[in-house]
Amino acid sequence: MSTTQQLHDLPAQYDPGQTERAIYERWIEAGIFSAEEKRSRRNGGDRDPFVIVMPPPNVTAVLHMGHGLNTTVQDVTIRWRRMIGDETLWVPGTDHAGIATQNIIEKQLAAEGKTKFDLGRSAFTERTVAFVEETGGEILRQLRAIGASADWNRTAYTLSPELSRAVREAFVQLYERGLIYRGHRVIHWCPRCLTSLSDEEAQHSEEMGMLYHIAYPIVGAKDHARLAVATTRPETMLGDVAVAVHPDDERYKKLIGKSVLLPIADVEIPIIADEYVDPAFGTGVVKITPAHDPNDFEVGMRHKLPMPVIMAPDGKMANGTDAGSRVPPELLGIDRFEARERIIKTLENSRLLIKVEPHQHAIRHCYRCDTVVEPRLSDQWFVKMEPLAKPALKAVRDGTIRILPERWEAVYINWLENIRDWNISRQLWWGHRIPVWYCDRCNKHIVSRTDVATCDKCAGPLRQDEDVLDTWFSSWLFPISTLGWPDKSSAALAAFYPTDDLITAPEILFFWVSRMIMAGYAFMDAAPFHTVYLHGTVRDTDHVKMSKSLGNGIDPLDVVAKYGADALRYTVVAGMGMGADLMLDHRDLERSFAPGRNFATKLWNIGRFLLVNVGTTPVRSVDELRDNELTLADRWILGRLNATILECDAALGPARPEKGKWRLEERYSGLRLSEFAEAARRFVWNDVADWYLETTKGRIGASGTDSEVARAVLTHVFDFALRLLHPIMPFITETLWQRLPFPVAAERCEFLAIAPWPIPHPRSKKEDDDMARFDLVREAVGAVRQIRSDYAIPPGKSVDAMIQSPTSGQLFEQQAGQIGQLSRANVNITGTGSMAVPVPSLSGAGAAHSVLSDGSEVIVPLGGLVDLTKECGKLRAELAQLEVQLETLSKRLRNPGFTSRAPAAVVEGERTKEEEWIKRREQLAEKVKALCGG
RNA sequence: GGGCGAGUAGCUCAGUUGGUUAGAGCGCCUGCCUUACACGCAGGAUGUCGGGGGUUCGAGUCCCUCCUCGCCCA
Repeated sequence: MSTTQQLHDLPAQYDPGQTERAIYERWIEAGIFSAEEKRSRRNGGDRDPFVIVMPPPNVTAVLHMGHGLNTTVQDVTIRWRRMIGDETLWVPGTDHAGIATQNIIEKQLAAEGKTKFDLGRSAFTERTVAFVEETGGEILRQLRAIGASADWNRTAYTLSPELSRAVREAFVQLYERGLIYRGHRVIHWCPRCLTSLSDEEAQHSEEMGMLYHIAYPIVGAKDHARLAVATTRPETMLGDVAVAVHPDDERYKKLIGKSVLLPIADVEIPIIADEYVDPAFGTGVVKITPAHDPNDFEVGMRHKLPMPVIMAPDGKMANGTDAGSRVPPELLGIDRFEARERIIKTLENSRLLIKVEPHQHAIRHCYRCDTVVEPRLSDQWFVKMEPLAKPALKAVRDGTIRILPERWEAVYINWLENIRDWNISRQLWWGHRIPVWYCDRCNKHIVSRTDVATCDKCAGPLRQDEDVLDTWFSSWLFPISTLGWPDKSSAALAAFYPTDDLITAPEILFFWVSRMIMAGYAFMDAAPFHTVYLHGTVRDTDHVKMSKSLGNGIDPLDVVAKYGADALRYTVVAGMGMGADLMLDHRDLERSFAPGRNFATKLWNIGRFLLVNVGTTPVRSVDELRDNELTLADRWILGRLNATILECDAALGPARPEKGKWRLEERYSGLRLSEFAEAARRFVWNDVADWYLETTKGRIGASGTDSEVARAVLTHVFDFALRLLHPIMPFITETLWQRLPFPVAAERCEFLAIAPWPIPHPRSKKEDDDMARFDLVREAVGAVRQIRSDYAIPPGKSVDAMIQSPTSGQLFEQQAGQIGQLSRANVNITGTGSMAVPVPSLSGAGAAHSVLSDGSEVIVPLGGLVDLTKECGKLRAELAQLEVQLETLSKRLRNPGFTSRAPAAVVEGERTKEEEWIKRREQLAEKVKALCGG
């Protein structure tokens, strides 16, 4: 095949659409994403297990950039460990998303003019099951499009029979240990979803509201005295059973024990004293509404007050339990916010509204539908958290578990130290039904692993609790339930538990991460993972979190279709510092994903160059190349490769703690994915493409040994670059790697995805020397190029260049050809070593000059082209800058405090630098003198 | 009110136990369609490291204080 044909065969731009799907299918067919228990060291195998449990997306979710980012981070980590040779397992799955899924079905029904009650519980559940079967799990298929190398054979679902069994077992065990109880108290209630919520699901937001000062007339007061009560929620006053003041508050002390007349409801309520009242807030008098405020509930309990419920579950005013007829007829059935307006109006008319002032306060909203949460008195099942939190707290404190970025550890500890019991009852139909049965005959309740029908005490009929469990009560078991728990003899549990990393967003640190840690200790007596990595959030250019409803979202599949999964992944990884948010512009995808797309194209074109020039016939192995066959450039790029491998390893690792606990030195290192990406990119682009590949252009075309050496080295460095980049850009690297010419004798893996991760192979102790020598060569090339640019010499035009070097003459003699090739110059070396004698005709006017860091001079004669004023200006500016810096440096060295107290190595380094700078200053000064007359 | 954190180039961020002339990507400016790549090449500009004070031979880095912003929890 001719060169032009081959180039035609490979277009200048990489077309991901043509290759990605096919490659993914080949990976799947080869089974390289499937983990095997018997290969795990813990099960007698010879590989360290490396396990990640995927944060299960909602079964009804569709892919958004947040998933894209989360999946990419996990996949990079998993693919890296796979290449290292670990037995990697990435467990995928979905959760049933109780509230969210039920909402969808209810919406469907509403569109049909029906409610869930028209269907009844079992028909509703059946319909939901059918819906999930039809549409559910779509997101997992979408994850494949971005390259996720999960073990799909182990795909889990929280409502599957296996995981449901785990949920029931967990409930019963905790109940038996006294850690689950039924509580009667004020909980968060969503009047739209018609269910209770946990503290975490009722999310705070600071909002501007009003503080209403209301007059409660004092009963029996001669002068019609009234007590001013401040509240933000006047609609709840109908449920007031007392007003409270602080016992030490002199203003109100003598009123304690008297009564006030509650307006509108028209009932007499006592004035009580309780330390809960903050005398400084509002008027120092607080209305007590035990059924509609958690703090008031506590006060109510202490003072044994009644607890009238004055609102229906849907947030409309109603006379509920113990309310008598407190809610007047004209307010019955009125929504709470409308009722607030009407009550204020009424109070105003009766001159009982003293004043209204703006007031900022925290309001809780339902995390699923954003409705303002209503505190409500009811019976719910709770998990007693403090005993569970203890080991979870200890684990992070003692370094069994680390959280990255480090700052989240403090947040985690702060939360666990103030842990509150977890309401796990949800008044929904979709989810795991609470495994509790009630006997109405003898009032016994039975908690059971299996369904029961009759009371074991009185043989009466039983009815099961109507409620289901919080979805998080199933997902907190994910690391154990997906591996077979409660079957403790499960091979998967033995081979893969504890897992390694947990990679997710900070939003669910409390919802999910901390609870998984508690579950790990509660049921397996071991932490579920040793590393929690909390990545940032995807935001738009205004820093607003991306979301479909705001219309600022990006569909990852769009990006994949346009630029490829690799472009998406690289952009995400490169743009995201440790824990930092990722800003993308949904209005300009091309610009947003340019870093990834451009780099993919660059890789592709290096591949094109290589395939056309190196060809497909096998190359020599770099291991068998003799040192004297290698050029300086060869040694340099091999050295750069070694350094890059070390940089990548340092950015990524260590993968796990050595003896079960993180040592402080390593605790917060690793998983610097953006640093890893940048190190690999710099090597490929700035070292291989910009320099090394250019040096091979003259060599490969020729025939003979040197051509073979260049072919071998170029192929080798590109091979290893592809390996380093594969975790980030799996598709394009696999595509190119499959086409590389390999050494004849080399053992070939079938896939790059399972090819060994590079390890550094320093060729000699002189490597650092070689690196410095080639850096000087590059500096010389840069000097000529700069002169060319300064004088606008067309790229096609060759120039003459002289290098005059007191110390590196030999190097430049050897590298003259190389320097000339890279700078399009005919390079001559004048005067070397002690023989260095300036050549007058070159050092005078009519030439452009540059002084290198070691004092060598690069001179480009340009005749009439040279602008002497410009040259002198340039040199003088450079000299002036150097003198300023040198003065600072010398001052430091003259300071006895510095020389006596700074470490010797630092002082020595500064001395060396001073010598170099002085040398360079002399060179520059001489130059200025010769050229500009002093 | 309590806790955590951030403020470094126009933007997004690195900056390891204090020690080169503070870096990268994107963007910007100039010149180039140089036979792998214009999604590119070569060259270039850009910072009172939020303000103030302190410790130190030496502070972007440590301490104090103030300002601004963000997150979590009451």
